[in-house]
Amino acid sequence: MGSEPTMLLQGTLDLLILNSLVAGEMHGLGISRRIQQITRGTFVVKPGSLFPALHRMEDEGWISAFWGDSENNRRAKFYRLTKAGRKQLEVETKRWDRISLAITQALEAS
Amino acid sequence: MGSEPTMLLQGTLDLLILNSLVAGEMHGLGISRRIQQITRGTFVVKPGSLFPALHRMEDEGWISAFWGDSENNRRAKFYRLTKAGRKQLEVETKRWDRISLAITQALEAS
DNA sequence: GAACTCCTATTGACACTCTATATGTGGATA
DNA sequence: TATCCACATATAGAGTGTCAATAGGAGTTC
Repeated sequence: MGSEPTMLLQGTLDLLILNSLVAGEMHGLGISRRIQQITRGTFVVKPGSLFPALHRMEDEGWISAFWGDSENNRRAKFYRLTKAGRKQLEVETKRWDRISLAITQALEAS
Repeated sequence: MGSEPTMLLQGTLDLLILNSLVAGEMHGLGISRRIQQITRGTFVVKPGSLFPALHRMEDEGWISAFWGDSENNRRAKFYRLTKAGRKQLEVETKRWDRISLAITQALEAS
């Protein structure tokens, strides 16, 4: 599947992407950088993971895309949270809390 | 892939199995029940997920298996943590802590 | 105009989990 | 003793998500 430092938990990528877009619209690599930053390097999302996820999420209607210019004057596709995306972020955040708690407690019970 | 209540995060199943075996040797369905119990019903591991995982982990050398009789006097395959399994549990626990912390902090930063 | 960086994108492989199904056996009940 | 249910292991087949590797266009710099 992939070697240690990069490997993500299934479903976690969406959550991180949605969450990073709360700060405002961003282009793909910007999102990638933000995730790396905000998780202090724990998660490194490479293009082969990022773009399929973005396209999938656009299909789901959680994010919308439009072309624009990046900070460096390059053409870039920007992504923005939709209303449904905000809702989804809420759903997935709750899901994460529930799962995270369950596992942590399970591990402590030893 | 699967609907909400049961769905696991990738890589989490191994961790839960290893952890449940700390309590002592157990047969397959026993492990399944214990996971459900210890996570308060958050995770329900069905046979189709459990057994492939057990076989995989046996191949990896993290658990060892032997036939015996269950509480109900039925033939059952019991699993036990190996030394390598204990080590792996430690590794995966650390991994979980790291990931869990990173995501939680990322979510809080909004 | 050559080299370099930024940015999006795709492909092919692979691992994990899920649903569904199969098989065998012990115990209970009629 | 025939039937049925619960226990227990097992596999097939499908779907999905992530990864490594790679490609290519478009500015920027020298």
